[in-house]
Amino acid sequence: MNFYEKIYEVVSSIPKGKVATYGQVAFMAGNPRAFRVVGYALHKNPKPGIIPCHRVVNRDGRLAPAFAFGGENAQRKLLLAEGVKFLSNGNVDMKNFCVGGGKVE
DNA sequence: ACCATGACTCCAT
DNA sequence: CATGGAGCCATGG
Repeated sequence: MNFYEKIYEVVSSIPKGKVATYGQVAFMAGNPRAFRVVGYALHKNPKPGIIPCHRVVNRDGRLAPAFAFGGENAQRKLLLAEGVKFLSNGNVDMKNFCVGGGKVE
């Protein structure tokens, strides 16, 4: 579906060293309420290696509970490699790494 | 077209 | 603060 394509495109468009929430991706995809579909699309991940799913986190900036790359640990490592820092609680530093600076526009 | 599912999110308890 | 239930959207059977 074009929607999925859009999602992949948006996710692939996430700048390195930054992360985006499902809601953010959904919004950029054209449907601010399709965050569910975003997760669904990424879950299927028809284009492994092309879609940096590790840059997509939930609203809390926390990693997906069922990450498929090898565990949340792997995602954390990937993000750290991108330059993304994590908080003591294990959440991504959305305030400085979430697309848009984590500000609600 | 309807029902069921899902890496989500929000509200209530 | 943690858990549970309901809402919303697109896809698949």
